[in-house]
Amino acid sequence: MKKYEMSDEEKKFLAGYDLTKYDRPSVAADVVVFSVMKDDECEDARRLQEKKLKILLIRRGGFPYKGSWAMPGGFCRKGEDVIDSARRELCEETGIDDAYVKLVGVYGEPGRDPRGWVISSTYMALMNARACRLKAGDDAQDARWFTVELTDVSTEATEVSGTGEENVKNEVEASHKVQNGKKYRLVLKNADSDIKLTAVLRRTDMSSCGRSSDSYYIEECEGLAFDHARIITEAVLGLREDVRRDMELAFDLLPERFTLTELQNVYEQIWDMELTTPNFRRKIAEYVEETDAYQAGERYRPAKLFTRRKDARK
Amino acid sequence: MKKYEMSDEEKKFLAGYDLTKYDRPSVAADVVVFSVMKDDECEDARRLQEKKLKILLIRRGGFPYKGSWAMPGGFCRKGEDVIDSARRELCEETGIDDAYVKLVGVYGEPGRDPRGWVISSTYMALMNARACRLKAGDDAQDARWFTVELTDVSTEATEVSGTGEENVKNEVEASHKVQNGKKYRLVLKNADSDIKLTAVLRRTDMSSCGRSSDSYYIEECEGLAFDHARIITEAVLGLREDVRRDMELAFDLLPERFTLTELQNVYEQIWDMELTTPNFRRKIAEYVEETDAYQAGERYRPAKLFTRRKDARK
DNA sequence: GGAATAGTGTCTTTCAGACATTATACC
DNA sequence: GGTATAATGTCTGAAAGACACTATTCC
Repeated sequence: MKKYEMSDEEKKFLAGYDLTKYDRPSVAADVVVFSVMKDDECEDARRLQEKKLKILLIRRGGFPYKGSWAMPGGFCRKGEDVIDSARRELCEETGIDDAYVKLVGVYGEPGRDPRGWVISSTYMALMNARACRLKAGDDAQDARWFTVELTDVSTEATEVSGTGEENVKNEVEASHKVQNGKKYRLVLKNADSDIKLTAVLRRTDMSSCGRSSDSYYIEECEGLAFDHARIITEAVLGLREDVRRDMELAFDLLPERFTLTELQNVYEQIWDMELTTPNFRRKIAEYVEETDAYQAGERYRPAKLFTRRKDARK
Repeated sequence: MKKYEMSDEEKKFLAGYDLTKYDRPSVAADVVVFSVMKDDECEDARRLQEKKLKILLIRRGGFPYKGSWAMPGGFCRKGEDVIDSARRELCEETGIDDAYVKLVGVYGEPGRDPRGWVISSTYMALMNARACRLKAGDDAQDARWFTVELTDVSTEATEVSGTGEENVKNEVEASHKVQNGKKYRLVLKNADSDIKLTAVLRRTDMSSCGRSSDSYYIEECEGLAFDHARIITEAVLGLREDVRRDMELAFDLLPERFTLTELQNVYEQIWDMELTTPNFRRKIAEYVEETDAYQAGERYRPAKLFTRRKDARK
C-alpha cells in the first residue's frame, strides 16, 4: 500500500495516541480446509471408488473443548494481515502454501470462546489432496480428514408426540419453518476411526435485527469445538455458491492433470447431486484442454487426461 | 448460542488463563452504505431524473487523515458481535436499524492505519434513501452522499512516451495486464459541493502467495482516508455480484412501493449498463406484485406502483 | 396531433436437460 | 461376446436478447 504522508502536527498527535487503552479482542484466523479424496481403507476391487469432499479437523489436546474437533487456526500476529495468518496456519498443518484461500465470515458473538473475547476471521481453502502432507501426529496433534454431509432437513416432519396440544405446537412450528427458515443437518465422518460428528443448524430469524446474509445458529452439536459447526456449515454453503458462480474453483481441488470423470465427480460432491455426463462435458469444455496422456491403472477403457485451460474465455 | 458445559478441571484452567498477555489488535467495524437517490439540486423540468447509486462518506474532523473522506465506522465494543457494531454505527449515522447488512471483507494489512494495529471488518448496507435521516452536521460531522463510478480501465492504452525504450516497457506492462489483471478507476462525486474523490486500483498479482478471491491495491488516491478506496471498490464489485445472484436485494434500496421503471433503474445503476425494458419486466415479474395505486406528480402517463412479492418462488 | 413515458407481443438465438448411441478397454 | 467405463450426437423446451408495437397522459 502507498505510504501516507503526515504533517508534523499529525505526527505529534499520533505520538501521543494510544490505541491500547481501549478494550481489544484477540483475533484468530481459522481455516475450513476442503479437499476431495478417497476413503483409503476401502480399496476394494469391485468398482471405481468415488472421491469424497472432505474437511480437515484437529483434535484439541488442551482446554477449552479438550478432545473435541476443531478447524486448524490460531491467533493473528502483529505485522501480519489476517489472511496471511490463515495461510500460515494452513501451511503449518498441510505443507501447502499456494492454496486458494477466501474469506467465509467473521465470528465474534459474545461467549463463543470461553477464554474471553475472541473474534474469528474464518477462511476456506481448497487444495489438492495429493500435494498435502499432514503434520506428523504427535500427542497434541491428531489431524484427520472428515467427509462432509450437509443436508437440508427444513421440510422433514417434526416428530409426532402423544398429546393433541403438542401436535398443535408442532404445526405452528412447521408453518413458522416454511416462512422463516432452513434447517440443516451436518454430519462429519472419519472412516478410519469411526468418529462421527453431528450438528443441527437453523437459520436465524432475520426479521428482528435487520436483514443480513444467511447466518445459522447451533441447535445441537456433538464433538465439534466452539461454534465451528456453524462456521463449517456456512463454509460448505458458501463453497456451493462460489463454485456455481465460478466453475474454475474446482480445479484447485484436483492435481494438474485429471480425467473428466474425476472433474465431474468433484462438482457432484460439492453440490451433492448427480450431473448428466454429456451436458456436463459440453459445459466444461471451454475450461479444459486435452493432453496426450491417458489415465493408467484402471480396469476398463482408460480415460484421457485433461488440464485446466489457462486462457478460458469468460 | 448454546452454552458450553465445563468440567471443574477446565474451569480451573480458564481461571488462570489470560488472553490479554498476547498482542491484540483493535477491531473496527466499517460500513459501505449504499442507496439510490436523485441529485436534489438539478431538479430541472426537462425529463425524469434518474436516481443514482450513491455511498455515504464522512469527512474526518481529526487525525489521522483529517479532512479526508471515510466510511462510517468505529471500534467494536466488548460484548457486541462485529456485525452488530456495524449496525450500531450505521444507525447512529442514518437512523436506520433494519437495513440489509452483509460482510464485504476483513482488512488488516500492516500499516493501513497510522495509529497502530487496526483490523477493519467491513460490511455493506443497503437502504432506502427516503427513510434515512443523516445525523445533524456539526463541526466534527460532515456526512454526504457521493455518486459511485467504478469503471474497468484494464484495456485502456498506456500513455505513449517519447523514447523507444519506454515504449517497450509499456508493451511489457500491457501484456502483463492482459494476463494478470484488472485495473479500475473509482470516482466519487458530491454534486452539492463539487467534491470529487478519485482512485486507481489494480488487482494484486495472485501468483506469488497463493490464489485468493479478488483483492485490489491502491495505485493512486485523492481525498479518501486509509485504504477505503480499496474497500469501497471491493464493496461495489461485491454488490454487483450479489445482486446478480439474488435480484431481490435491489428492493432494499427502494421504498415499499415503486414503479417498474424505478426498479429497472436500480439494476442499471448497480450494473452500470442499460437493460431492455420488455426483457427486464419479464424477468422481474415473479418477484413483484401490483398494487392499485399509481405514481403521482409526474408529467406524462402515470406508472403503476408495485410492491415486493413476499412468496417469490426461487 | 405531438411529445414523452408506460407497457405488451413476438421472433430468434442460445443454452440447459434428457436420453440414445457409439467406442474402447479387459476378461 | 460380456461388462464396465469413456465419449459423442441429437432432440426438446425454457430462458435471454432484440425490437417492433400499442397505450395513456399532458400540452
